[in-house]
Amino acid sequence: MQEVARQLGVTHRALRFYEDKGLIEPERVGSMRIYSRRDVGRMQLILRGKRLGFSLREIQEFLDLYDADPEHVEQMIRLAGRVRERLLDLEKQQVALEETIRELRQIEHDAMARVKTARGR
DNA sequence: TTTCTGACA
DNA sequence: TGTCAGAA
Repeated sequence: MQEVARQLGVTHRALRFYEDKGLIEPERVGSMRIYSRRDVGRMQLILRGKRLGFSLREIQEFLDLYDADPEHVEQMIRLAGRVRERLLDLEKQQVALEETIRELRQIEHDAMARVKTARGR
């Protein structure tokens, strides 16, 4: 099992966490977990979703649809919607970041100006 | 609150 | 392995 975790670049604890959340459901042999190719595939989708900033909850909805809708039509519609929301969110953050950067630059500028004044230059 | 991690049995 | 406490 540490093999699957290492291969995916996550800890076994994270795999357990995703299982608890219902994102993956590895087969059990006794108390041991068997991760199928399907589980590994789902994990890769989960990791990708995480990289793109989606919550596990959103990722779970997406995975559920993947199972429920063989044509993936509804899934793609929902996905496109989520992606749009995510983009809007990131764009807002971008604006906020730019504002923060401008403010910090101004503070730096003012601070240096005072130093020069204090030194009598 | 969400997403984990560490530790203990 | 399961579970609880806690970090970020």
